[in-house]
Amino acid sequence: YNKGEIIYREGAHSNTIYLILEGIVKCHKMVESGKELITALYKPDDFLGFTSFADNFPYQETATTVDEVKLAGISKNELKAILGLNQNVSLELMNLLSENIKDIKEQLIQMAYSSVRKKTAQTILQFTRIMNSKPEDTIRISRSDLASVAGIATESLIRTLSEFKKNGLIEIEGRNIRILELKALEDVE
Amino acid sequence: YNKGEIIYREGAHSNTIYLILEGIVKCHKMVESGKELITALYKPDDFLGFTSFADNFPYQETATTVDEVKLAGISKNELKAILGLNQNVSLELMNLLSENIKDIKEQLIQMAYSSVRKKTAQTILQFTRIMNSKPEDTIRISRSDLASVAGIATESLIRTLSEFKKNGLIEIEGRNIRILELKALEDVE
DNA sequence: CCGGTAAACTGATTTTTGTCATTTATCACC
DNA sequence: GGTGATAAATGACAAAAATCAGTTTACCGG
Repeated sequence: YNKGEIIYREGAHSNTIYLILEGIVKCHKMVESGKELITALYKPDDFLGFTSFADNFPYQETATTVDEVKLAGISKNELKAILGLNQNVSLELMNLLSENIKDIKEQLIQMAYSSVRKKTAQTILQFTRIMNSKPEDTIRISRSDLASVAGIATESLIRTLSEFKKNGLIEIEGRNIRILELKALEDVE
Repeated sequence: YNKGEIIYREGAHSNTIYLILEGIVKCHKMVESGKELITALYKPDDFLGFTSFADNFPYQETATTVDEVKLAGISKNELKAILGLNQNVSLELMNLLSENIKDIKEQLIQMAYSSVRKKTAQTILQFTRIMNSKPEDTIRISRSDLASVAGIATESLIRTLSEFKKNGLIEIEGRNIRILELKALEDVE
C-alpha cells in the first residue's frame, strides 16, 4: 500500500485479519461534524482488523496507511484452523487483545482528564514510541493527525507545540519534530 | 460482597477471573489530582478482572461493588485447562474481548468530542441499560459516579440534569432519576 | 419523628479550549 | 529554481466547562 491508502472501511464486512510487515497504520472514526479521532496506531508486528470471529462482522473503524505499508492477510477461517491446532496461539492472541484493551483504557483516561498540554506531550511521545525511533530522532507527522490522536483541535495542538518549542522541550524543523527534553515532556501536566 | 466493597485493587497480582452472578461492579482508576474515572460497568453474566494469562500480571484498575454483588471466581490455570478442552470456549472468550474493545472505543470517541450535555445523556442511558431496568424504571446512582463515567465535573453533571428535568426529558425524585423522553435523550447533542 | 451529616444543587467567576479569519511557510511538481 | 497548492502558524474572539463558595435537600440512625 502507498501512503494514504485505505485498507478497510468502517462498516465493511470483515473476513480478513492483517499483520503489519512494514509501515504505520492508523485506525480512525469519523464523528458527526466531520471530526476524526484516531483510535489506534499500529506498527510492524501488530495485528489489525480483528473484530470478531463471526463471519461478515463489520469493521468498527477505517484503517488508513500513514506511510508505505506491507501487510500479510489471513482469513478468519484459516486463523480458526490454526488456533485449533495449537492452543498456545489462542492464549497469545488473547493476551494481545487484553494488551490492546489496556492501551485504549489509558487513552481513555487521558482523554477524560488531561489538559491540552498533557495530551499534546503524550501524543508526541506515543508517536515516537510507535515509529520506533530513538528519542533523538525526528518524527514527521501531520499536525492534524497529531491532533486527531490527542482528541483536540488542530490549532490548539499547534499552539502547544509552539509553546513547547519556546520552552526548549522540542525543536521544530519544517514539519519535523525532535524531542530535546524527554524527561520534561513526560512530566508535562 | 456488600455495597461499596473493593473486589481487587489496581496493581494487585491477578490470578483470578470473576463472573458476576448478581449486582453491578464498577472498574475505576484514580488519576493524579484525586479524580476518578470509571472505565467500565459490569452486570450479571459479565466477566471481570481478565488482564492476561501471564501469572501475577497486575490488575489495571480497581473493582468496587455498586450494590450487593455475588461473584464466581476461577483461577487462570483452571480457565486455561478448560480452554484446552474446548476450542469453542476460546473463540467465545476472544469474541468477548473484542466486544469489550468495541465498547471502550465508543466511550473514547464520546470522551474526545462530545459536549457535556451529550455525555450526560449517554451516561444516563448507559446506566439504564446496565441496570437492566426498563426505561420507565428509576435508576438510583450517586451524582459523582455518574460524573465519573461521563468524565466531567460533578457540578456540570448536576447542572445538566437540572436542565434535562426543566425540559421534561427526565424526572428527579430525591436521588432517583427516571427517563421521560427516551428518544429525545438519545438525540441530545 | 428528629437532627446531623453527606450529598445534591445553585450562582458567580475564571480558565481552558475551540472557532474563525488571516498570514506565513513548506514542499511536490513542472 | 520558481510556483501554486496545501499545511502550519498566529491572533482575536466566543463558547464551554471547571472551579470555588455557599445554600438547600435528602436520608440514615437513633
